[in-house]
Amino acid sequence: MTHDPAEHHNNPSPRQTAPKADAERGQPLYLEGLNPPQREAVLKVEGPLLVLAGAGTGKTRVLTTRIGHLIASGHVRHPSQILAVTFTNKAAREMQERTSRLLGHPVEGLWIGTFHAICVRILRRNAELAGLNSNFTILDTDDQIRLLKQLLAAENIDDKRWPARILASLIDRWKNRALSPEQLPGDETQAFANGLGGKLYAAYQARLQTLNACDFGDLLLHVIRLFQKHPDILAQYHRQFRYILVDEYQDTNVAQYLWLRLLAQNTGGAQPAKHNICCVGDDDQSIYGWRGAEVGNILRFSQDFPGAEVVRLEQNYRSTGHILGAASALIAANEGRLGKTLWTDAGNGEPVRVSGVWDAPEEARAIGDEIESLQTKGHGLNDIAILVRAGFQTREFEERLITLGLPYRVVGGPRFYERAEIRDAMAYLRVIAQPSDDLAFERIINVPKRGLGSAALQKLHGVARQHSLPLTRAARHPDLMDQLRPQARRSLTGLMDDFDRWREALATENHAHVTEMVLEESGYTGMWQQDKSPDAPGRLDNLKELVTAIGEFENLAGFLEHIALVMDNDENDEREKVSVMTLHSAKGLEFDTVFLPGWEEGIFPNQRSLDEAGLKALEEERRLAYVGLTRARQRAHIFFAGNRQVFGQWQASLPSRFLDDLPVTHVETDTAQGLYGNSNRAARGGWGSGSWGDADDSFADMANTAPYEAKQDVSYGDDKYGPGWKRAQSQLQKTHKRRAPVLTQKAETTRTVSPFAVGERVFHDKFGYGTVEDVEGTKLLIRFDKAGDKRVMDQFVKSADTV
DNA sequence: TTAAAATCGCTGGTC
DNA sequence: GCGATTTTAA
Repeated sequence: MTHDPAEHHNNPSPRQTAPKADAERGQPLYLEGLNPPQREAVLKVEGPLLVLAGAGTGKTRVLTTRIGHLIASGHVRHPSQILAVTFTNKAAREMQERTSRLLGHPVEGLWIGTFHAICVRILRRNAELAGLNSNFTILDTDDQIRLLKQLLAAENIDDKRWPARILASLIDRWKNRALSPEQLPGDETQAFANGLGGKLYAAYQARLQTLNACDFGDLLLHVIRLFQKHPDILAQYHRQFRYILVDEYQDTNVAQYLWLRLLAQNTGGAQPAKHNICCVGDDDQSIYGWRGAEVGNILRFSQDFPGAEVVRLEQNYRSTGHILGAASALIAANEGRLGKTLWTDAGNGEPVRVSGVWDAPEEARAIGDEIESLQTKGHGLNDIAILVRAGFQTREFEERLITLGLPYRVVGGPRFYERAEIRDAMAYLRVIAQPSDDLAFERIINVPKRGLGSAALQKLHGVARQHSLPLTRAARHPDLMDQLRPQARRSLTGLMDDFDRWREALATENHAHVTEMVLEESGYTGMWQQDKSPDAPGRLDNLKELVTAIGEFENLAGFLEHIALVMDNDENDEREKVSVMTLHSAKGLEFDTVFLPGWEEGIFPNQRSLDEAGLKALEEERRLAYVGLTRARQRAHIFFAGNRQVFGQWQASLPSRFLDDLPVTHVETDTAQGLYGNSNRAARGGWGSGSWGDADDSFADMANTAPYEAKQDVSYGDDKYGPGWKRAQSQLQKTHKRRAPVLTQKAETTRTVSPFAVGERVFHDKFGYGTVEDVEGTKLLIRFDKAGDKRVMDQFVKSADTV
């Protein structure tokens, strides 16, 4: 997916070449085609180095070339002396692959991975020192929340008023700051449930310990404590890691920063102290503050690592001049930047386009149409992306793309292992691998239904607590047997016997085969076979896929770890598709054409962020806008809608303040749709004001009898300053107040009864044949033969016998 | 204990 | 406007 921009522009030759010295120039081939700062970033291997890499300046190329250089030039005796840390598995994979490609052979032994994956590796080796068994379980957010719910219940705290996931995010934030329960500042322990926050955090940690489990935050914290308490172990890693590389340094949180400092700051001893740490990042692309990232880390780098050098990569190989111009002006409105000036020698290209539309559906229609027209002009769908601020916005585009028959992918949708059936199957395996995994056991004790409901579970918990036993042990306890009804008793001992048998089978048989056996004998697959719901077959397919995936691992434990830390949706479908995703998940990617819908106050900048963190959040939102714009190679097209449904309610919206920051010289209003008519932003002193005045024509179809006469009551054109948003916005507000009823009228005059009847056979371009299950006005619930149940507007289906 | 009905609350997201 | 969760009825 991600392409190295430099690959397209300044180094067309294949790079499979082995790194032998170019005799004539006396330098390794892999340095060819690097610009001077890039080269410096690769060659400066000793001492701390910060590489400030602007968007599209060849950051990944520098990182991989640097690793290749360390290996090829003999700076390290073995790749395992290099530690390369990333934030995502994808980035780690990409770096591994590209380093191998650069060197011409697979690189083995390199320590490359996410912070968490590397921590697990260190922690498994030294688990006892952290009070864990080396086969500890890694809990995901789901497990975490269920555990916290139990703790809240135990403390008699109303989880309506104090929801478990709020506590979870609180604990998460503490862990991001590397704070253990006893280190919490006094006032922060008060943060939850009238002062019980700190106590609950401590209880949670204690519970994790007894469960032999870690959450994601713990992985880092345990390793930090380990290093702090056992200098000998830290020294061992100091000896091993001669060179440390960090990707996306601007995204590190306090815990990750401490972790890196411990590893990078070899404080002496027999070995000479060296801080060979190279951090690559871009303060302008710091968009994870809400997740605990500290931009301060990158801003402070030179103080933290004395003698640090800073290299700036500023030549952009990705975007056109207009796109860079607009993006640079936008980000310049932020304060507290390290400062970079991106430039390109690739020419100006097309200006960034900005279009105002009436409402969200029209926005989707406009983008859909434009994609179709790009497609007819021969543009590949893979090179087109729609980047939204928030996940829920993807829906309107999905619907539109489906009706247009344009294939698309939603990046960052629900993941394979987040599906219920996968988590259920995993729970079985977890109990087999680790009988004390109470959370897993609880999940499947009555799945499929075996008559062990809440009553039985409560008794089980009682006995377990009384005797301090894991649930699976308590399940055999005579005390419990006395309490349960015969039926439940039989059912529970049967299940326990099953687990014993499966555990034995695992010792002798292939683990993939055992998995199949477990799913079959537990009645789990049977449960889905019985299930009449249309997604049941899909779930069975997923289970099959799970078994296949397990087969690819050496053992069950290896698989369980993989799924917790690494597994993501692998797209094996090769077809060309439009990408739809959030701005956050677009970071690091690039596309020829980028659509940026929803640039409206409240949505972007996001109101919730602003409420939480004020100006700091506004700057982060602006960086997000910057990230969005700089994803585009050739074309960026921004949209804002005047009306949008929020939680099912129509609401008027105002153009985003970020539009103010876009300089006139790099932006063009969308005249193609006639939205702006003869208005010209430069001449009229603010395209926003002009745009709505001329809106009548284009919205004529929506506003049948629009009582809207903007031209009469809006006077402008004498504005000498830049975009006159403030005024435009106040006009818009008036406008919307009067326009709102028009929508209602429209809804009332629209046909409300569908020509289709329940039971009728229909055909849909995308979903194929199906039967109408329900009719609600013009909306149909259709049970498709292949695609399952969908809600579809009747206009998108035809009667089956007319096809 | 289970299934249907009603209510709630949300929608920035990696590991 | 939807899905998850909780409440209610059987």
